Amino acid sequence: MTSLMKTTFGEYIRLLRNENELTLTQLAAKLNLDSANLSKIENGKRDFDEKRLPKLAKIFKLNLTELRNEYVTDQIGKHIYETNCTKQLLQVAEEKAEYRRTLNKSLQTQ
Amino acid sequence: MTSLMKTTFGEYIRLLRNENELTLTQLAAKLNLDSANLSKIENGKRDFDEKRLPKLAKIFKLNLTELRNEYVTDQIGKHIYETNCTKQLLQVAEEKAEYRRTLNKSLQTQ
DNA sequence: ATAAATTTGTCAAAAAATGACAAGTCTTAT
DNA sequence: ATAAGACTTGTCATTTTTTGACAAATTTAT
Repeated sequence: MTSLMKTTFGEYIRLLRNENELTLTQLAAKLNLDSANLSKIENGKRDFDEKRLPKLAKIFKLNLTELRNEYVTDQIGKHIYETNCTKQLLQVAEEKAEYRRTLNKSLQTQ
Repeated sequence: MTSLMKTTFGEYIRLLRNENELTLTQLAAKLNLDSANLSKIENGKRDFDEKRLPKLAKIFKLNLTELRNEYVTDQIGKHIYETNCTKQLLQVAEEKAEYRRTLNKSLQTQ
């Protein structure tokens, strides 16, 4: 795993866009998206739609798996933030995820 | 913090309901809910609606804050599970949550 | 001052979550 | 065996949320 950004996904997109010297309008077009809405995404006022990740990866020649990690950690980070979930509670959440995994495993054996 | 359940929230409700010897119909009525839908909630086929947490706490005389912790950890656990988020990535997610907190702080000072 | 780039507001359309109800299964008591 | 109660499943209309689209600001650079 390469180091992931400690920024929001929106800020990350803006970073990529600036590095590649694209305007909102230009990038939005490549993403099949309205430039006004891309602006909102970059400013954290809307979410980037997961189904556009492959397109985004292609545009900036990024590894899709890593980009998805960037996305997933942003989404969960947002969830943690919005619910005021402490580290202690996050530990519990992780255990519950583990529990769901075992539930799923036992389903598959049957 | 008292120990939280390593079960889904639906299973937890079922536990509470059984301990108190209520039928689905009885509990559903108290929750202003259709018994069929409560069944789905207990079986993990629908989500419990957060706005009913106060009612649920009252019915079973539970501490609302702890119940909310139970709920939040279930939701985030589900999110972790559904996105196949590893422990390593979860650590990144937590850092991003922290980043959002600092963003918010600096917004408030201005 | 002008033009391009970005931001913000609004609203209709699409998608997802919820409520409601009918019909089914399973269990238990008679 | 069957009737009654408890629970499950499927479906669909309604509500809520998310998204797409466009107009109208505001900001930035020249």
